[in-house]
Amino acid sequence: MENENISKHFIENIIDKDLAEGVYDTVHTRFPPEPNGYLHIGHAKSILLNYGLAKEYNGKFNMRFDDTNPTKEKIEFVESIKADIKWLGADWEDRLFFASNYFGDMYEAAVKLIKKGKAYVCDLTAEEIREYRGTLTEPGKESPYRNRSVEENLQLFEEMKAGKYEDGEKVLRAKIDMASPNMNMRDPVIYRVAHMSHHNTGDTWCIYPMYDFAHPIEDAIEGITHSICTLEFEDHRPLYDWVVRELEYPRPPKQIEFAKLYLTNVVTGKRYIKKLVEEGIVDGWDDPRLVSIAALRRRGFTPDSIKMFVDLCGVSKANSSVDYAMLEYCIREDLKLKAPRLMAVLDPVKLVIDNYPEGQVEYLEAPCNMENEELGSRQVPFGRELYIEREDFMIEPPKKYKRMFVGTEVRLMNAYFVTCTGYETDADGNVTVVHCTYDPETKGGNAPDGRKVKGTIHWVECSNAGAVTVRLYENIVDEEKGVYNKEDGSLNVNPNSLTTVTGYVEPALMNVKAYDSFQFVRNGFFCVDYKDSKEGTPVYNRIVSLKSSFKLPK
RNA sequence: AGGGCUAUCGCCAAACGGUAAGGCAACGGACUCUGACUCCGUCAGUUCAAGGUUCGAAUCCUUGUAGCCCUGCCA
Repeated sequence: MENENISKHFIENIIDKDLAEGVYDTVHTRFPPEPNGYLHIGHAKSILLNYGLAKEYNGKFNMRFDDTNPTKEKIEFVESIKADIKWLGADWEDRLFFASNYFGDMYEAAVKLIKKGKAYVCDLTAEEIREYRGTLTEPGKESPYRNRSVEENLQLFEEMKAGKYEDGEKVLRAKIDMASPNMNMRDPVIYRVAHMSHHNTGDTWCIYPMYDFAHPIEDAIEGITHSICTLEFEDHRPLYDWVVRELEYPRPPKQIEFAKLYLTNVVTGKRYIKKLVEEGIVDGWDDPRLVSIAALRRRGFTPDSIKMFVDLCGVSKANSSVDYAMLEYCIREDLKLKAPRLMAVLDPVKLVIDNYPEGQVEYLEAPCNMENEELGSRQVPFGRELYIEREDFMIEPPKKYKRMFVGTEVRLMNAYFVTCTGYETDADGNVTVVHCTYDPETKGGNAPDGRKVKGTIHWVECSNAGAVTVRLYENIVDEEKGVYNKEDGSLNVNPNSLTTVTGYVEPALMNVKAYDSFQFVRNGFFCVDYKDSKEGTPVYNRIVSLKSSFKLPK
């Protein structure tokens, strides 16, 4: 899986330098989600980056839930996040942590700051704090409570912890600089009162630390060396550094920021996904058109393909949007040799071989993947009546058309050469049946006299064909209108983003399990849907279509 | 008295003062029991712009321009 072509990114350069200069003698990373939702492909980048770095440098990777705000978090999300990360293959071994398990340490840390005169209890209301903070262009002014004595602060903070105050009545603030051009340094709130039950600590606490105070402590406690996060935290780094410095941690962790991953033609905004789900436009948060980890898994993407994708995207500090075609390339590349290549007809028209004995069915051996013998072979039934793809026959073929039209010979894949002799149409002129004759000498797909055919088409024998539901997907974003309609707040989705058809498949495609992946010859890669498939009646999701350099004229 | 970050091909992205990697996409051609795959070939006379320093600049300096982030008791 490792691709030597991929050059080092700036984070690796920083780590190399740190190691060379002895700033750290090991590498320890972490993935710290808040359990307030499901993971998507953007998180996959962060997970695989952190895990990959730890592996690369023989270091360690921690899993940590950043659960410092009980108002937003749920235990269900903890389980789904763990499952998604495991599926991706990032192994935290025995290092699964919860920020909430450090609440005691954080409380002690706050007391330490108070004793150093670096933190104070503030009675200002939320609105007042906002007013005192100033604006982007004007400095803030100091809180009237800023110069309380250490003793008073200690007592007040103790009382906050003891539950003496209502939510919002008092907060603990870091004493830094109300005139800083960086808003985060204008005496940020580091502890708030919230009388609320926490999913992990229950009612033990009624005060909870803020992210900016808690996160550096979590990292320091776990011995994290490189704390990797996204760009919007860049302005928080001075505060991160302030916290670890004032708390006097030896070898404090270092925060490094990188740009989030954006993908074209998909919905990435949490707000919009939520709306799509709530309005029933998509089938839940794992709808195969979305890019949550669960949706990608359900659609049939493999962990390897996602790993390849994030590797190919690279890591930088430039905001960018990666072409969805890159993800498609990765799954094609990954499944190319792994998935059996079997025959399925999604838009059928009947082909009758007039010189083939009526009622006869023979079984032909066909390799499952020409390029990978390890996948073995299977027996495919063949008979007088077959289904072929509607686009594989034309009454009036355009130039360079290599498939069936009257008078020409083509190969039925893995079977015989057939010569098209005629066709039938309905009252509207639509082709209903195509007729041909076969050459028994060409069994297996080769002519003893060495003659060649221009084209090869796939087929399914009618009497043994299985009918399956096949879902075809296109980009969910409406290319012309975009996703969001600013006029009335509605959401646009590409009306063709989901098409459901009934496909005829060879018997081997009927007895399959959820998550089995196949290449349907010329139709793309498909995966059995874990949710909607039932015993003996699979539902297939198209993961990705094949590239095509031949377009049928309209 | 605003601050921080970013800018290299249609899309990602290397290059760390020594003469613009690579991948995706696209386009030619060869091959083919999938019009796929594979293979060969093409694809930045110059790095947001303008000046400057230097033997030499995408890299350093100056001045602009554009985009993103920051005024939660969210993370």
